[in-house]
Amino acid sequence: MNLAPPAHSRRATLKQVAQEACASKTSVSRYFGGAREQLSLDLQKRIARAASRLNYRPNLMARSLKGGRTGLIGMLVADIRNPFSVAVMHGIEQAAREQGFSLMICNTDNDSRLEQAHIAQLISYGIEGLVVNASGRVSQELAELASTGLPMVLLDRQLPGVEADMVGLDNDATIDMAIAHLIETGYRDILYLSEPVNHASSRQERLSRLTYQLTAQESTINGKTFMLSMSAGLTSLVPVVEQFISTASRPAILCGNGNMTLMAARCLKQLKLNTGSIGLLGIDELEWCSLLTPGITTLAQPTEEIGRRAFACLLERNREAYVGQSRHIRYHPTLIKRGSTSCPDPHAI
Amino acid sequence: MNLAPPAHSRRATLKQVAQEACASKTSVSRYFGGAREQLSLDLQKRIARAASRLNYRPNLMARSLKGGRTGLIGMLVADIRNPFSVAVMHGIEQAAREQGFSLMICNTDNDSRLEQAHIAQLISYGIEGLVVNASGRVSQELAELASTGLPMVLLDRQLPGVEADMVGLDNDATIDMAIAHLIETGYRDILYLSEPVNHASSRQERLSRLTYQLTAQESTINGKTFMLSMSAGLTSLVPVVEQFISTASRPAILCGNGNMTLMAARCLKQLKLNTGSIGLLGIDELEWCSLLTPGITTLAQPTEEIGRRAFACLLERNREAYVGQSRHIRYHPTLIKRGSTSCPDPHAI
DNA sequence: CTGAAAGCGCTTACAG
DNA sequence: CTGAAAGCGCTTACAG
Repeated sequence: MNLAPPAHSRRATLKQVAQEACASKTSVSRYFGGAREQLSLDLQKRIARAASRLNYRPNLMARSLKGGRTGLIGMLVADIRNPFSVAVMHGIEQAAREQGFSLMICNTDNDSRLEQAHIAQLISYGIEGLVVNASGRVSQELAELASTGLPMVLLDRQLPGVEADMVGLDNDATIDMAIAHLIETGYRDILYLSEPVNHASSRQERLSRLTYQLTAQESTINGKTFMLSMSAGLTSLVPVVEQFISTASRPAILCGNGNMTLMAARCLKQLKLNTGSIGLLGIDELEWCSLLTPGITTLAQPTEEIGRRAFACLLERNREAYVGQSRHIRYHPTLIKRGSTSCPDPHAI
Repeated sequence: MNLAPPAHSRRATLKQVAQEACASKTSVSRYFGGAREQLSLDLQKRIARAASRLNYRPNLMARSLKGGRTGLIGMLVADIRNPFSVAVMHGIEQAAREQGFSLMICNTDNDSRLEQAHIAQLISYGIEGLVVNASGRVSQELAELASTGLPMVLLDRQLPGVEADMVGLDNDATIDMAIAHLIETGYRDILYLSEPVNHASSRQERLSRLTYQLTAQESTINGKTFMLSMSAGLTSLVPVVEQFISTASRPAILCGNGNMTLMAARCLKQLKLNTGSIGLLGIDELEWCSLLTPGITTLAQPTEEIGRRAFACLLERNREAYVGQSRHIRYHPTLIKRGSTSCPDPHAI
């Protein structure tokens, strides 16, 4: 297993550059470490030449060992194939790059054992901050990690008792916007689809607010909720929707996230129901929402912005040894109106 | 800028564990370095206790500095928001994890300057291999890198004169399958949509094969090709399709990749054309292809498998100091038949 | 402006 | 079975 270092690792070292340039290691270190100005022009020139002759690149691993800073940010993603996560990741990556940080992305595939393993790994590499888009239940490990002072920010869900910032959607406002839009466009019976709440605070918040609104506006609207796990699939959803439609007069389906929108769209297609007559409104914008006939109305999250903000939080904690309260930063979604909420079933009016 | 190491970096060190366990650094190193068996049971127990008391995790940065191996694999992704790339990435990540490697993912956003920067960064971290899903033109930098012996594998495109493996689709077979399916289902006029070929060998290969087939089968089919850049957008595509439809008797659009399928679907929708009467066949399977009415027929790539194979190539080169010819590994796609290729325009028959 | 020396957290001959 | 010592490629007081 232990092989000789492969050919490609024969990278030039600082020491070699120093020799080649007839300079000290200290000077070469200064040249590449951002203290170039305090070197004489002649020295600078010699080092520059030697370095380019040897094609020298500082070894960041070694640098971080002594300097303490690794320039590495870790990110735990519950499902790397989820477009929402990827969009947020893109925002984080851009912000990180602008500040000279690199992202180590770890996909946990919603498996908490994998999550554990990845956390251990990230710590071992000396990450300076961690963005967590956790799978359902957040591990104990994560709570302990936060308590060591590692800058940490949670995406889309809180973690009670953990010293970490949270960046996500304003779930109350989102549900309110959804309900208001459905009422305004004439729908009166609402079926709310959510993935099982488990320990996901965002799902919990959306569900609570929905329940609250159904009660508060019970003179205007009727509502039901259904928890659908992705593994249960379409077959468990179909009868629920059939039942719902049969008793509702002006029905609309409200989807708690992109996965639910996908399931709902599949369901309506399978049942050959006319989207629009049956309203459909999804939280999260997806590439294909505009492609279906009619388009699907969505509440789009500002994904890039959420990502950038998450990184900014990390940076503040990193720089200022931030010790204040955990912050909760919540964004409002944007309503994108399309055909799926344009006309309640005429038969029913 | 240079701060004291933050609290979270006060991780226990090997030295501390050694002291706590009344053992030598060597023994502790052996314990965590996989030579645990050669330690007496008593020593093992003492070290285990001390380590868990101090919550010790080896510093992988330091380990790699001395040992030469970092356990890091780099991946350059042209567009992290492309579902195809993400699916392949997922395959790579799984394979890498199984072998104890971690993935550093860098998104280049199709920007070759960013690509340069990321390459420099990855090298600095001492990656042991690199998977490249390059933006259009592959930089000189990459060619030099491969020549240093760094294990490298190219995704979906070749790079002439570069010592690297390539894993991707069998483009000839793919085009042949597409054409055969279109003919079989009754279409006779084909519009081939591709992103600009630039330096992307896969696009080049698909286009060449298509041209070849159009000639070889000219007694049966007619064909046209159109290069559409994503930045040009729908407005430049619409007139092309209108023109194509107006002169064709049994028309079908063949899309060179997922982006083109998206554009074509948008175009047909905008023109209110009946998909199916106008055939539509896309290379690359997308989540929403089954959702449209009628579904869109696709040629699906075995994305996970491509990813896993790419990592396997890296590993072989890493282990065996592989010096043979660059290998080109090509997979066949799977045809997923749907409504979009089910009935040529009846008016025309 | 410049450099010799100590040290970051680890591994690995080498010696016992 | 166990450990003292040298060294991986860097940075950083400290001294000149």
